[in-house]
Amino acid sequence: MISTKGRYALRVMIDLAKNDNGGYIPLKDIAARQEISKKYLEIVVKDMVAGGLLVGASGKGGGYRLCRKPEDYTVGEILDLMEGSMSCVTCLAGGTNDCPRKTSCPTLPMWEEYDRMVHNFFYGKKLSDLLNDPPTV
Amino acid sequence: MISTKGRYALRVMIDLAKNDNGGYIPLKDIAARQEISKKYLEIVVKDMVAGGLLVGASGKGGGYRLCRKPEDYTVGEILDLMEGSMSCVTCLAGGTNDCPRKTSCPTLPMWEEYDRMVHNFFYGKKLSDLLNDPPTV
DNA sequence: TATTTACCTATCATGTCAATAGGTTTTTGA
DNA sequence: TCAAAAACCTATTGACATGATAGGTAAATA
Repeated sequence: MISTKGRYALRVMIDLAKNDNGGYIPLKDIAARQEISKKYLEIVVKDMVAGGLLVGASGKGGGYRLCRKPEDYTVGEILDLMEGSMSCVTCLAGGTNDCPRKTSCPTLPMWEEYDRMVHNFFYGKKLSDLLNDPPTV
Repeated sequence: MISTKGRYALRVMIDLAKNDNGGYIPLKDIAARQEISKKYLEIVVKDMVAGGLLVGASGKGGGYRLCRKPEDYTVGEILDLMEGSMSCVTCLAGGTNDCPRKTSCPTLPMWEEYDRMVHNFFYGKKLSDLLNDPPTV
């Protein structure tokens, strides 16, 4: 399950891309547009800056902005950064699988296949793919 | 993330299929083979019986057994039953999406596409697909 | 009829999630 | 020059889910 951190991060990225004016955009504006608590967003964007997704500038006239073009971000890297691990089972979450059953586990191949599929799905989507208005259903 | 409930349920199903002797298999044996606390497994199999995956029989000589052939179970229905919801975002978890942003949400189509992909993946796998020994890597 | 088994209710410890709170530093623009 | 605006920092909270334990009751058979 994708947590609010990942979903909010994505919304911040989209908001920044759509409201790009060449300068910095204060978090207050993003929070207001997205109707998300500014305080909570502070935590989210902090991680995003640390992870190299955004650049922040303090002081009057400051705020945040993207540091790449929207087509140069993948949804996968954003979610990976915010969610910690996107693996579906704990055995595959850490770098090394130290499960004592791994050589005989009849379900492991399926989990691995699933993880590959999910990875390909999200790394195949760019931030720019999310900038068009959704289809009216 | 798939919880232990879903993973243990799958292991119980596989254990029952592999050790099928036509009769009932006591939980004690399954717990010993799978090295899972029998007490905790009781909770898991209770849900499995309630969900129609297994049949239980009390008393001496009792235990559990599958009520269908392994090829007539999909991994998807097992996980859906045990995990409650397999949706990746809360907006899609309950039956109805009552998110106030749903008509304008730029990410919703992606989540829906993702959910469809995951559903197809797990409902395309049968229990019988998990009965062969995994490839030695 | 004693043993084996499923079945039932309750409780617990831990951890994560989502959010709040209050403060400090940095920078600009009036 | 200095006050306002903004990022940035540390700590704390409440709610909830997870994974598990504990002790007991009912059912069925060998």
